[in-house]
Amino acid sequence: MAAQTPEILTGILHKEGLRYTVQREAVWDEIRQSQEHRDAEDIYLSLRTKGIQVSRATVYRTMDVLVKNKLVRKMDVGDGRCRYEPRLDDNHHDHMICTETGDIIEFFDEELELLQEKIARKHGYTVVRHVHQLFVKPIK
Amino acid sequence: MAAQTPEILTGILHKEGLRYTVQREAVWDEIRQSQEHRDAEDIYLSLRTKGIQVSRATVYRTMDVLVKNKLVRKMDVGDGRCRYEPRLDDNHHDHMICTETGDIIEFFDEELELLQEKIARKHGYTVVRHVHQLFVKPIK
DNA sequence: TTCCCCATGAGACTCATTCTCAACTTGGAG
DNA sequence: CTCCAAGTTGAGAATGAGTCTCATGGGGAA
Repeated sequence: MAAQTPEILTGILHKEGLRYTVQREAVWDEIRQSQEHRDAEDIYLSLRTKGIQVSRATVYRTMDVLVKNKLVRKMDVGDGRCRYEPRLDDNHHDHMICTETGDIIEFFDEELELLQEKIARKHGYTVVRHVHQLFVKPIK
Repeated sequence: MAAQTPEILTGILHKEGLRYTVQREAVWDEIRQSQEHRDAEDIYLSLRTKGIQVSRATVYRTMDVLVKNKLVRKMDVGDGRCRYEPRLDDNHHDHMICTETGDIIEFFDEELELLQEKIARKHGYTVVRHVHQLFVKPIK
């Protein structure tokens, strides 16, 4: 899996009819290697700190491409800034946000997934995507 | 239930140490009587159209009070504008958003609620609140 | 190499929401 | 009923994430 990562981006760009550029590569490298859920500004500053020339606009533009091609997941936590996370090992999950520490914990529950689809069906729909966030606090 | 609505607002304001004003009453009346999920600008314009003198700032400020006191629910649909809905008859529910028409359908599922709490517990947490939106499309 | 286009960056712009602060109300005290 | 301290309001400025513009720069097919 790790062996093919370098080509993932070029493959996507080719498929989309887009060009390979150092900026796109840099943005992808940055988000790819992080385990956290980061916002655009964070990624931008991190790249600049490393001395990589890139603009905010390019970070946003590249993220759109990555999100569209499912290399990255975009999530709106409701605090005004969207977060991005890599999804190389494509295991779907939702998030739990600790209201006391801000920690973001990932979770996945098969039963929950099935239940959602069942509910949508009941109303004559099928689920395209969903947003599911549990704002939680630790049991003392 | 309908009989006590006039006093609901004054009770909340008193509890919060806030004053009763025509603007707060007007905003509450406006959101209270609507069945839709409306945004702040919509409520502001609706009041102005009715000839009621109120400012955008006051609409936002009043909404905060109403949300804090559970008279109104605030939801972030992810399109940049938050929607508000009255919750007089306090029946909790989540939302399904049709990706083709933008329609918002409410739903509630007991099993889903229990499942969420069960998942949080498994991680040592308890659910404070949650955001659950199903973006759906009609089954043709 | 050449050359056509796509991509980039700096900064202007958008738009929902928040903030500022002078002027206005409210409601309890007297 | 009147007064007045303190809370409220409104107009518009400010904020901040994200988008757009357009002149300049850089891929890559031939």
